Amino acid sequence: MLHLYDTATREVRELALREPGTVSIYLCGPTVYGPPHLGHGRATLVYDVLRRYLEWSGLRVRLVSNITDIDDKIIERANREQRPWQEITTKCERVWFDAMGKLDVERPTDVPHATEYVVQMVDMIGQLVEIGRAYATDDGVYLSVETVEDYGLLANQRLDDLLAGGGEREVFGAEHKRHPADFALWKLSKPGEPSWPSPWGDGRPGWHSECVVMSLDLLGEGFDLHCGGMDLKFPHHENERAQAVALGKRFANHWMHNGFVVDAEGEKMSKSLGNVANLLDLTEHYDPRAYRMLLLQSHYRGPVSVTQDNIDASVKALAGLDAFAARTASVAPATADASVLDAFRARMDDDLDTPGAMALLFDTVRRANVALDAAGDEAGALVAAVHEMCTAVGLVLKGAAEVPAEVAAKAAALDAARAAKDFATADALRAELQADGWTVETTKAGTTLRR
RNA sequence: GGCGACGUGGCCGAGUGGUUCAGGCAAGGGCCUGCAAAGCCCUGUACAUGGGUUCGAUUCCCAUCGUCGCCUCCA
Repeated sequence: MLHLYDTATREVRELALREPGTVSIYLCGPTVYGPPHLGHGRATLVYDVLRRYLEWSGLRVRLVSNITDIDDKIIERANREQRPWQEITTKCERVWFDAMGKLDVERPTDVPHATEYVVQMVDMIGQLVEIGRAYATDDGVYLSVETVEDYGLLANQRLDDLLAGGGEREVFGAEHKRHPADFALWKLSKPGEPSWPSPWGDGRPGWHSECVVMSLDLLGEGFDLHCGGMDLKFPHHENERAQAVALGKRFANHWMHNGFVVDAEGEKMSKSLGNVANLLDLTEHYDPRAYRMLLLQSHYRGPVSVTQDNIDASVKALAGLDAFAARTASVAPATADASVLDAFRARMDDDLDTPGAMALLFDTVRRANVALDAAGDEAGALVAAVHEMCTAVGLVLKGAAEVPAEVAAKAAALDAARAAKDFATADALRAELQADGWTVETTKAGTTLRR
């Protein structure tokens, strides 16, 4: 069974399932106010690999991933551009799923929107106020973190230490709050801002409430896994958890966080630094599979630097796998080699050791090629194992391509010329095909073409 | 100030107390090929620095240097 690092306990431990055979996962989705960046891509790819692996393992996965479609940044942009905020959220969400589609990221089983859950959020906030864990001020409602005994669990910091540093930083809303770390559950709206009714006045929910309400509604108490990027660990996930704990609810059983995308200098890439490399650019200029490959060859918890060289290397690695897929397209179906798949599972189950799994994949490809060269019997099982592993991590290999008739005719002419030892004609035909963008492989068995 | 991560061969990137061991990319040599491509084989005395523990450390401990992250924008 899968073992994963748990941020809450700071150890790799078995992912215990509340319900045998089914995995319930909550993934913090995007705030839709701009184009997705590389970090978004990493997070969704990491959890897509996780999801596919679990499904490949025979488990039923329910993956809930929200869309935050009401937020200060959305309002700011709407004001700046003098557009209705819904226009921005609708468009950004479409762009988001388009990009995810290009990356072969499966759509979550559930995609709840914050704006669909405002009534439930108001209800939850009301309960928190009622039991004295939250309080209203003249600008909103805040959760009192001092009433949450283990606040700071995910951040691995005590409440005092959380506030010790950061010298010059201003504490947001300090004048209204009882404790500097208290966070907004409800923000009263200014005139002209989107708002919903509440007992404390018209306003909008704070960022951290939606995930609590939606995860508990769709997945229920004590769901298996809550995940997202490292930067969500604190304050977002800490504050989600604080609300659930304050309500006396069992929340996520296991917490998983992926590492950052960093730039060439090793610094975190984020919107606030202004060095955003856009995910849309990446999928436009490169084979989108290259990003998945790059991430698979790194561990999900470490930093990854997405550079030209790294992407190029992944593209090349992929080309080798594609060539293998083309070469083996006609290999008779066989049962996948069990020892290879066992080794694969062992690596994946060890905190999603995808680099180890990829090493095994490449080794298996090489072994299969050797077997094919020798016309050995074991080739089929190895080929099948390669395809199984690719499926498990969501890698789609491009085998022999669909070839237009006139191109196929050229390939046939090329074979005929070679058979007739008319190498000048053969070379000319090959050059033509290559100039047309085809990868041409002439073998004794005939010419194969790939894009 | 508090908490944490990391420094590996030309590059990327895993991993481990002790004969060969990742893997990918790149490079050199060879086999195959009409020539290529693809594939296969071989090659390169890596583990930030200084101590310590040990029969033995890249792997454990301590220190130093360096890089980075979080401490209410953030995947």
